[in-house]
Amino acid sequence: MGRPPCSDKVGVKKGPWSPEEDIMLVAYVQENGPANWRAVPANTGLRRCSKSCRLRWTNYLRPGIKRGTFTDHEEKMIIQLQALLGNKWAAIASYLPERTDNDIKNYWNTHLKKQLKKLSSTDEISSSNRNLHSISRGQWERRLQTDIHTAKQALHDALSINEENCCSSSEFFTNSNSNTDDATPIYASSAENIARLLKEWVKNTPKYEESKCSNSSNTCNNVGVESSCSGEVLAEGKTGVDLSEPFESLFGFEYQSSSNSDHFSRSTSPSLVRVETKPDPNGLGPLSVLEEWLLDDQGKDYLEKFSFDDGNRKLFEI
DNA sequence: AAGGCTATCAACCGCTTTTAT
DNA sequence: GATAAAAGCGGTTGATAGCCT
Repeated sequence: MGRPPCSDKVGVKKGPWSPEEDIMLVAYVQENGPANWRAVPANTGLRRCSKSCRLRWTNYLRPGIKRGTFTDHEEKMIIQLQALLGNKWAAIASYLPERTDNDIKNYWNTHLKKQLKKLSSTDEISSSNRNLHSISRGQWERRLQTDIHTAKQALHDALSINEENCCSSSEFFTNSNSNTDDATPIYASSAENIARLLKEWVKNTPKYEESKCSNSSNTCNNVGVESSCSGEVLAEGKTGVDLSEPFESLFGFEYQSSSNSDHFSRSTSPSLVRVETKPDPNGLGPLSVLEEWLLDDQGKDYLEKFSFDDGNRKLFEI
């Protein structure tokens, strides 16, 4: 057994991904679906290990990813889910379909953990924590029930919001009215993800932008899907490699995926299992999972962290 | 202006779990 | 059932942007 090597270390590129690499990867996934990652470096010419390719797709390029500031609601969800599930980032991410586990983990480590630390240092929280150790079993059980109820309520709220936004599992990638011409993806498509990355990349490399605009007859105000630069210019990389073909096909692919979300999410994307396993807003799946957790070994383990001293009528953490 | 410090986040590492043969 | 490979996952690192002195 043992851990298989990610790839031969010799010649494998590490570090940040370039737009060219992103486009090559997306073009490959378009062609073959997000599976068989081992074949990706060989078939695309990418000098990346398969694992790196999978991660890049999962965390940045796959459709459905939202970037940027976390909303208050998302923040609240993360805090409550973290309290309930611990550092199970993948599980937490399953309740926030637009966010990746990596994103949530980073956000927790850089923002929320500090915020909570601050809060927990206040008198109110501290005294609350102290009291936890001197309450009766009945009080503690009621408090636990309240906490669970609060967490469940938060999940319900979140799912209700999804429902209002017509985001059932079958409509994950499009608005409900997908028959109309203006059916737009709710979440960012791969093309949008790449456009965003390109924007950031170009912004950070002014020479590139300058040279491209001067070489092109187009007026180039910005770079991205909505820019006035041609796709050809847009798709050319820093190294001058012509990537227009994959880029064009990339957009063709996205339109297809948008207009036929079921086909994309169910048939051509085996690795989007995580997307498919997002909570069904119309069902009770997620809460069942939580309930299962509370009843299974993990939940029991959590509860067993505490013991009740009948003699002193005190609850204490083991 | 320069250097140091901090915050952020993309990417990697390595372990565990799942799947395929 | 045993084994190898792939995928999943959480922790950690490193680059860098921004702030402060």
